[in-house]
Amino acid sequence: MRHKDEAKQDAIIRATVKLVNEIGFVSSSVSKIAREANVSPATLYIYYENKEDLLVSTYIDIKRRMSEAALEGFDDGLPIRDIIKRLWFNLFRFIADNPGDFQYTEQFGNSPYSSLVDQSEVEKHFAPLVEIARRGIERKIIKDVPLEFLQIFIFYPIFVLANPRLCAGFEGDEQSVETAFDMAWDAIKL
Amino acid sequence: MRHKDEAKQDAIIRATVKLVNEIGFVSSSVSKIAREANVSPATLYIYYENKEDLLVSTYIDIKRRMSEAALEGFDDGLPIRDIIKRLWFNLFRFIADNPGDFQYTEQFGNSPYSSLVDQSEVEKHFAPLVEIARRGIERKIIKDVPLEFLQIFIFYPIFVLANPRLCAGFEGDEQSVETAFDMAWDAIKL
Amino acid sequence: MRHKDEAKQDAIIRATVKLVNEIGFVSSSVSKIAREANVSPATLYIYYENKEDLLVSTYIDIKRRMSEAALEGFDDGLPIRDIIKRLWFNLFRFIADNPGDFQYTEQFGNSPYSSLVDQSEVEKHFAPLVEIARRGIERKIIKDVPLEFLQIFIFYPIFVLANPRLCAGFEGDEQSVETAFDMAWDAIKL
Amino acid sequence: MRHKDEAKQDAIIRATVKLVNEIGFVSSSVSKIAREANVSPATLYIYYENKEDLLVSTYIDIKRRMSEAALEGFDDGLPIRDIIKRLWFNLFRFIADNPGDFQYTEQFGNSPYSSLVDQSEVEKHFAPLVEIARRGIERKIIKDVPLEFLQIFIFYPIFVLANPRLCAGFEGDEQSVETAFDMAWDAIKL
DNA sequence: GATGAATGAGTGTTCATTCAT
DNA sequence: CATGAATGAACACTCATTCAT
Repeated sequence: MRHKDEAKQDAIIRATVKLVNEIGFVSSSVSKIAREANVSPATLYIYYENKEDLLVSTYIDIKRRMSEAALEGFDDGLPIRDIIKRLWFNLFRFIADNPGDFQYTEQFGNSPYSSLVDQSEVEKHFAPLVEIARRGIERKIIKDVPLEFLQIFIFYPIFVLANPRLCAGFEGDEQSVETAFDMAWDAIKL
Repeated sequence: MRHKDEAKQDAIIRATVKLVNEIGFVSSSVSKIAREANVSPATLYIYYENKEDLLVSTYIDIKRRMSEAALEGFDDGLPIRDIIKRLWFNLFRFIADNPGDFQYTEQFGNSPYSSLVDQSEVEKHFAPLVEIARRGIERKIIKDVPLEFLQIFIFYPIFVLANPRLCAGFEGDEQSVETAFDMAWDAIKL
Repeated sequence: MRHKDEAKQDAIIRATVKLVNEIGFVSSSVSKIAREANVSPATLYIYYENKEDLLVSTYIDIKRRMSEAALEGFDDGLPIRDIIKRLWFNLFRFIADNPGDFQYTEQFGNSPYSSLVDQSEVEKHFAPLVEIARRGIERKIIKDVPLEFLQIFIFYPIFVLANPRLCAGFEGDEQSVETAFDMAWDAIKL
Repeated sequence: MRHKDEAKQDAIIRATVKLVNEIGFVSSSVSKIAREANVSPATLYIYYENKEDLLVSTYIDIKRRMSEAALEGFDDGLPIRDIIKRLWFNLFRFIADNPGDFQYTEQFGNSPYSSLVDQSEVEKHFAPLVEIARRGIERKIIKDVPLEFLQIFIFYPIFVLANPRLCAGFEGDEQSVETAFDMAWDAIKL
């Protein structure tokens, strides 16, 4: 028997991300993805149960890599501001280095498939940060507001800035990222 | 396009918004929208060039009403912080009163149709605010950062908070909105 | 607007019966039926909800016409043997005149769609006969056995004889039909 | 074809019969049969030329065992009625003991594959019975009608009665089988 | 202006079969 | 001998759009 061709699976994932970025989630049909990956539509069903499985798996995989990158060098001992700043820059770096992957997650989040993913499962990777936020509130460094509010002012500005659809002009240079971080920090700091 | 039967056109728009909210952008086919509006699919093509035209027009229409609501009671003479705070609360009121309309714009923004809209056309309604921002920077009340940065910390937090998909728990009570505004203001103020 | 083309609906039904007879139920796909009827596959869905609806409707229609034919000239006042004999000949005449229709019902009965039809709904047309059977038993003309047994020896021989797949050689001439009826009557008479 | 691993071939046949009974002829795909038999789809093509060959072979195999069972204890010396009655009860016993095998033949008989089987090949097992029929006619015990007519009134009632789709209520108890046989005998006896 | 009928092109998915190991 | 990977062709069905009235 033949053995599963990992190059083929990779090609499918790459084709998926590429197509979703180019023509959007809705138009990215199974047959188009298959053609892009130089594979028969039927082959795709060897590697994934169905379209949903393909899209969700790809999403979860990217999110995992993204959170790993975000938490890289996480050091509990540093001052809270430094921890968050590190996260902020890590995320920017990841998005700058993998714009396609990032854009895929953005598109996925607004697709009907989004509701199939247990969001808490994805967010659990950020558990250490939740701990940090709590500590910051306790020590009166961070405003005593619901966690969602903190998330909104820390994470979403990053995503908006990095999303070329929403911020076409933004280049992501070191200086601008620093500026944006200062604003975010001002929003949440006490 | 202007046509005789405005009631019919209204029915089509209402049906579009309703369906998109109920079953999503992807599943909202022309014939379903027509059925919901008690109209023939062919009739729809009398009022709109094609599906794209229908969806885009509906989007622009909502955005127009939204910016009108946001700028209601705009008073150039007030302190900058008060102007922005008024805007902030106006937006919340509109979203709370027209959740379907708001959700439509969110869905639209992430659909492939989004790129067909000249975003500057939509944003021109906020021209007075741009003026205010510029004045705030000049008077050293607001940080001297690109306009996009200010927008990100003022507008996006509102949209995120109001989007039930992103912030399921948020109720939009007066107190929470005030808290969120304080954070936003801290982000942009000098 | 165009009005529904009855010729088109007829063409679809005829194509369905023809194809099922020629290539069987399984191979009779929607697109093949559409092609045979000189119609787009999509058109078929204007006249029928789905494939199941098409096949079941066609079946029920044929069964209705068949039972009408079978009961033609039904006269409660005649001797029981004459009533049944008349039915027997009526059925043969219908099958001989509409071999395709008959074969369709045979194929349908063994298709997976068969279970979707409420069989009692189809058999209710034969209610008068059930009454006759009951009377025959009462008057000690017919054997006192379950109704199914009577049905088996009256109806099924007809279907088998008329089915070219099962009885290729049988021509259905008057004399043979008479002979077969005599056997059936001997089976059920007391 | 004869091959080394007869256990494997047996597993394939059993899986075929089981699946056809559970999910029907149409849904019984090669890969599902292979999975049920714990075998690769490719393996199946070592034992059988193609799907058709598999299904037809399985059918012929069952028919062979069925006719063997039917003719068990066949004794040329007995009275004709007793010979046929014995056959009648033998068949019922086989069907009651092997409902899956019987149902498979019923399904097969109405599938498009049915036409691929030389029916005379299957019926040759019943050659002794044909001889008996001929003798019965000669001795004026049985009606002088075409052989098919006799077959119809002897065999088909059995199949109908035993087919749960056609006779859901029938239990196959000794008494009922006896009753049915009496009817059949009345039909063919002079 | 308004309509329901009509359609070719597309959807996600499964199929019987063959390939390479 | 035996396998799982691989596939083109087909499946039932829906789509945005146009046609004829």
